[in-house]
Amino acid sequence: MTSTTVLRRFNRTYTQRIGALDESFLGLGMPLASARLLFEIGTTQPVTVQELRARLGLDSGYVSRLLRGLESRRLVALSPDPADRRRRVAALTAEGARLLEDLDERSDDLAARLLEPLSERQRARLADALATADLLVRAATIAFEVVDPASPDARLAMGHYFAELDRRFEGGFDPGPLTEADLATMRPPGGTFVLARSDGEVVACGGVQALGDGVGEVKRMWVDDGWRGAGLGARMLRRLEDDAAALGHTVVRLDTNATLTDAIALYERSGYAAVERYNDNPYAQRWFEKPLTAPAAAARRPRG
Amino acid sequence: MTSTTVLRRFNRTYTQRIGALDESFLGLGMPLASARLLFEIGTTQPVTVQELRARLGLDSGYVSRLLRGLESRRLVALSPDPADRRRRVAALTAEGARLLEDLDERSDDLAARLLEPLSERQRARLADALATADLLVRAATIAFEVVDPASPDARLAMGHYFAELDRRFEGGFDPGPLTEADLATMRPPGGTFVLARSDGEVVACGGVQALGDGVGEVKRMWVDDGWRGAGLGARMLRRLEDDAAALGHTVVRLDTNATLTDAIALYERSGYAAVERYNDNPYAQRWFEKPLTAPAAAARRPRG
DNA sequence: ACGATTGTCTGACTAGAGTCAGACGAATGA
DNA sequence: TCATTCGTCTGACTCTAGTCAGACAATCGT
Repeated sequence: MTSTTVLRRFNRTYTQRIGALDESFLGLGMPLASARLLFEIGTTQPVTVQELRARLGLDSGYVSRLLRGLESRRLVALSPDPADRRRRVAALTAEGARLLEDLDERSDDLAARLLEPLSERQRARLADALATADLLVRAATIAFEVVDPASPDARLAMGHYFAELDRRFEGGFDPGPLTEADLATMRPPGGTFVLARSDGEVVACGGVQALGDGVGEVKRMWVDDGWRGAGLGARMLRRLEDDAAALGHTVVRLDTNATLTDAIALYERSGYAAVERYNDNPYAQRWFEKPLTAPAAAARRPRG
Repeated sequence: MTSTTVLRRFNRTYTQRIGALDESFLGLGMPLASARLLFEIGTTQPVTVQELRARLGLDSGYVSRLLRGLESRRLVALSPDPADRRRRVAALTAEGARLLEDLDERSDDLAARLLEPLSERQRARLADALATADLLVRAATIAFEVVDPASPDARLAMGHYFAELDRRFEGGFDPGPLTEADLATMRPPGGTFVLARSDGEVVACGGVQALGDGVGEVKRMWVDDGWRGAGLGARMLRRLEDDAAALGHTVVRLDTNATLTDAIALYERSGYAAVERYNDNPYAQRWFEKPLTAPAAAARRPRG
C-alpha cells in the first residue's frame, strides 16, 4: 500500500470514529464556531479581534457577531485597545475560563472513553503511533518563506540560533552585536534569509550570503529542538541550496563547530565534502562545500 | 504524556491540517452530505435506501431528499426493489460512477500533495504510524453484541471459524451439520453467543455453553485474520468470561488443538491452566480451565 | 381480510456557518 | 486638515444539514 492510500484509509477511519472529539465542544449549548473562538481566545489571553479573524480565517462580520454572543453570555470581555482605539481586544471572564476548563475536561473524558477498550500496551502503542504521525503531519505542513533578515521574526530565529550555540559550545558563544552590515549580507542580490513556520511560529531558519566568484555560504541554520528528527534540517538546507542556485551561485560552502555532530552528519548525508579552512571564524573547526549542478533538481527528492 | 493527551494533541493537528481531505469532496459543486451519500452508494452498488440511512445515520426524509437531488442530476438511479416494492434501491449511473472516480482522484491528489514535502523515509514512517493508529482506533471502536447463534451473522461467523480450522489442521476439519440442538447449547439459560462487529462487519465471535455444575465452556472463538494483533481475542475471551459469570458459571473450560499456538498463548496469558481431557472432542489435544472469581472484575483490565 | 407495521416521501421547520455590501468612527499620511 | 485607510460593526442574505410530523402505499401477521 502506498502512503497516500494509507493516509486516505486512516482519514476515513478517523473522521468516522474520532471526528466526534471536536463535537465534544458541543453539548454545552454552544455552537462549534463559538466554542472554537472561545478556545482561541483562551490560548492567548488578551487578543485583538483582528488576530482572531486571521487565525480562524473568518469574516470580520461573523467574528463580530460571534463575539457579541459570547459577550452577552458574559464569557468574554471586550475592550478597546488603548494603543489604537479602532481595535478591540478580547479576554476571558472568570466564567469564560471556567467554561473552557469544563469543555476541556469533557474532551478529555471523551478521549479517555475512546481509549478505554484498549489494553495499557495497546494504548501506549497508539500514543506512540499518533505522536509520530503528529510530528510528521506537522512537518509536512510547514511553510517556508523568504523574509528580510532584519524583520522581527528573523531576529527572533537568529536569537534562538545564537542561544543554542551558546548552550552547546564548551566556552559558550558570543555573536557580538547584530550589525546592519551583517544582516545586509543575507539580502539580494547574492544573499537570502528563509524562515520555516508551523502555525505561525518560527521553527527553523537559515541564510545564504555571497562569498564572491559564484560561491555562496550557508549561514545561521537552526532548527527548533522540538522539531529534531522531522527532516526539517534537510529540507531547509535543500531550500537554501535551491535559493543559492537561483541567486547565481554554483557552489555553496559552510562552516561548523565540531561539537555539532548532528549538523555534520546532515551535511555529509546531503552531499557536502570536507574542504580546507576558507575563513577565520574562530568557532569553526570543520568546513564543507557542495557544487550546485542543475537548480538543485537532483537534490529535490532525497533518496530516503 | 498520557495517551489521552497525545490523542487530543493529534486531534488538533489533524483536524487543522488534514480535515480538509474530506472537503476535497467539495469543489465539484456538491454539498458534503450528497457526496458522502454518493460515495456510500458507490461502495456497495445496488443498495436499499434503508441501508444508506442506517449506514450514514441520517433521517429518512433527509436521505430521500438528497437522493432526489442526486437523481435529478442523473448521478444515481432509483428503482423499486422487486423483492419488496416498498423498498427502493439506489445504483450509480455511468455519469455518477465517473464523478465518483473524479472525486476519488482529487482526494488522492490532495493526499499526495500533503505528503509531498516529506522524504520517502518519512512517508514510510508516517504510513506505518497511521496504519498502526488505524488498526488500534478501529479496534477501540469495535462493538460487542449478544446474538442468537442461529442468526445469519452468527452462522457466518461460525462458518469463518470452521473454515479456518479446516485450513490450519493437518487433516482438515469437518464440523458436521450445524444442528439446532448444537446451536441451542449457546442460548440462555447457561449459554450465550457473542459477535464483534466493526462497521457492521463481523470480525470475531465466541460462544459459551453450560457443562453443568457451575462449569461453562468457551466454544467457537474466532478472530478475523485482518484483526490479529489488535487484542481482539483477549477482549472477546474476557467478554465471554464476564457473560459466563453472569450466567452463573464459576469456572470456564475450553479445549483446543495443539496447532493453534497463538490461541494457546492467549489462554495462558489470560490465566487459564492446563487440565486433563474433559471431553471426547477428537480434534482437541489441550484442555484448559479458569476459575471465575468475582464477576470477572479482576480480569477486566489486563496487565498490559 | 384487515389492522398493524414498514419503507419511503413530502411539507414545514430550525440552527449553524458563513458571505457581502455598506456604515461609522479612529488613525494616518501628505 | 482632510482624504484615505483601517478595524469593527450591522443588516440582509445564502447554503448546509438536519429534525419532526404526518401521508401513503406495500407487506406482514393473525
